[in-house]
Amino acid sequence: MEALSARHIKVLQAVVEDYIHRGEPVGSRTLSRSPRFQLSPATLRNVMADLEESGFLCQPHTSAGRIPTDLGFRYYVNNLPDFAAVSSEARRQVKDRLEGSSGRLEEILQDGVFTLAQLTPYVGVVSLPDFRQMVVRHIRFVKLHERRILTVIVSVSGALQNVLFESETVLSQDQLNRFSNYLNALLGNLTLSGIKRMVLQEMASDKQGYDELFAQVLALSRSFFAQDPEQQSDVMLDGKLNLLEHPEFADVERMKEIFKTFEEKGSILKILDGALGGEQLRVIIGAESCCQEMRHCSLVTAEYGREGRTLGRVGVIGPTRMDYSRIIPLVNYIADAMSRRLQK
Amino acid sequence: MEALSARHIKVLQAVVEDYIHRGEPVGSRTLSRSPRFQLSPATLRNVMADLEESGFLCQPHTSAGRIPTDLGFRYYVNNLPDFAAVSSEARRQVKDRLEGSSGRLEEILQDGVFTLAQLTPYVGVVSLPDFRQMVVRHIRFVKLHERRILTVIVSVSGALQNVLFESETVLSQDQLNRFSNYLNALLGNLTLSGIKRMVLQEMASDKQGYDELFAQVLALSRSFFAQDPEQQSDVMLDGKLNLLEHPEFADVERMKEIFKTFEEKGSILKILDGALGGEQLRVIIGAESCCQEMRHCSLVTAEYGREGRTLGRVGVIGPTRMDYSRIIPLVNYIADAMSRRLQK
DNA sequence: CGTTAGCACTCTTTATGGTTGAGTGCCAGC
DNA sequence: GCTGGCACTCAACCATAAAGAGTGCTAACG
Repeated sequence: MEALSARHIKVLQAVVEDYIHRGEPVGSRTLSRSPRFQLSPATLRNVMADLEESGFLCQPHTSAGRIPTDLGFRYYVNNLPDFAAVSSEARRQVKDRLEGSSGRLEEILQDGVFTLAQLTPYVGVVSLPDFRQMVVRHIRFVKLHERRILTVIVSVSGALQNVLFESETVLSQDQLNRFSNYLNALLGNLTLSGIKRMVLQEMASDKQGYDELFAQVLALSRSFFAQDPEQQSDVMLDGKLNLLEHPEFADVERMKEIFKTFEEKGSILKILDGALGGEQLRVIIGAESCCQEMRHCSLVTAEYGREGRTLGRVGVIGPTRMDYSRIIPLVNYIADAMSRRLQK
Repeated sequence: MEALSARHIKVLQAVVEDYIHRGEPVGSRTLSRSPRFQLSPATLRNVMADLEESGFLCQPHTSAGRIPTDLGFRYYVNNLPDFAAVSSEARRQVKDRLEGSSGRLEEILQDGVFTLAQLTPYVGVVSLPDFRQMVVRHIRFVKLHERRILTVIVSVSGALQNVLFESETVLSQDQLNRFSNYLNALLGNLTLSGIKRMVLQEMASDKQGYDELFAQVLALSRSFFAQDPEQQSDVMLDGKLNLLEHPEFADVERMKEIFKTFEEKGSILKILDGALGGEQLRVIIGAESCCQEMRHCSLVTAEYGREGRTLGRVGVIGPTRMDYSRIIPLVNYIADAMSRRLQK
């Protein structure tokens, strides 16, 4: 498998592009008819045979045209000749949607995946930040019933979370208000797990002479953290039905498999945040995800965040035969738009 | 179409049951082999021909067996010979799941549909009560940022709702706490829309000499209601993928159609709560739903509620070829279990 | 008169085989 | 190194045939 010649590369690109747009194995005849080549089918056949030997192309069966392998797509993506500009229509839609949202993190994320599902024939996907790692702006306790307490937590990035727990003693709403105020005054750029650490430390040190209020807040916090907030992180999907339009998922079995994977979310999350702290943009092609069920899918994702902090990744899931040159800029654009929106 | 003889009824039941369990058109031969008939195929053919003429059976094509029409299923369901008892295993699962839940309405509903999706090969469905019609137990305002306020509303049945809105003036959390306390003291068996009505009335009457606090609460409430809580009612589904196991949805087109309908939720909701204040148990078979996309589906639903008040309906969606004799008691059982859980 | 056996008929399903067309690999010649 | 030619392969398509399941109708039986 020596280095590819300029011609090999050109042919590979042509095959990939043709396959992306027509969805059918591409033969030497088709290729030679394209104005970008002045070569006979026979010559192209030789080149394609080379590319097959190197693992960039393969044949579904003898006497069919070639289709790109994961490796072929990978080479194509890594050497993309040119990206399609994000259409003004798309820009408008992103803008409208995001500006209309309330500023709540969850809503912004939802708008992001929604727009992706609208603008592409693929599935929009976004990973929610781990709530425990987000900087808390505000905590409020609300008495529901007896010892049952609702905690409302707001993060600086606008995430909103409700957590229910039981306190050890019955407390009045007035007391809870005082606790809330006290805790909020204490809060300064701490994450939820930071707060937890602090609470545990203070309790361990077991100093006497705390003022009464602090001791009570500590006790309440402990009951709160005892009930560890369940959902650590999560993904949101939109436009699952888009996939049904693609011929590669016409097979019921394959579709069932993918939809099951979507349902579980765990594996999607693993693929998304797999090597977190990764690249701004990431393209995962077919089997590269190391997820058996996703071997026919590609993911294009980009980081979104706030003030330099990465919060998660947003992007699309589609068949490996995906229009990368259009999708990559679009995903970048939306991730960027979301980050800007979060800044506000 | 005269009245059906005992024999006709017996044959109809046999056809329906056989079709439910085997999923294939049932012919006179098959039927005559069943020990419940001592009749020759020819005789049964005559009977079946009658039933077809009356609209209870039909043939997918000449020289195929008969399958029940919607009308056939309807007759069968209305005259169900016997219900299968809810298995002890099922009872256990329902109990475990519901007792483990926190008591929040949403969680109880989710557990209900989840269990249905586990226990049946169909889709669990539940309609959420219209929040504005629920009796409010508790309201709390939380200051998020400047004029941005989060309202936490808890209903007596344990539903929890967050509503964001902007107040006209900047208020401190302390002020909001006072408002919350004031409003909660005022609350007595009022629904959200009841409160709205009251607020509007008071504002209209425009009396002078209100105490200061009351006037402020009124103003705040008005800003709140100006931003009419969006989601009026909703449905939750679980186990959509179950449908993929049924041969009647092997066709990709039909499946797509149904999944699209699920996505929208509106039409499901319409079917569910269509004639609200309806029967405790309701079975809707195929085209009876008057929803084009659901013409191949049946719904079995039952009311759930609290203290005599109906909150919504819970049940399953499946193919018209559904195991009614097992599903009907099960849906009843779960609706009952949910209502009991809500009582607590 | 209800029931049954027989029979011709219909229609789906499955298998079979031939044909077509797209595409390949290889080779010889330019 | 490129190209044209040729034999070969294989999926897709179509027509035809045979099998199988089930029907409707009719005539005969108790």
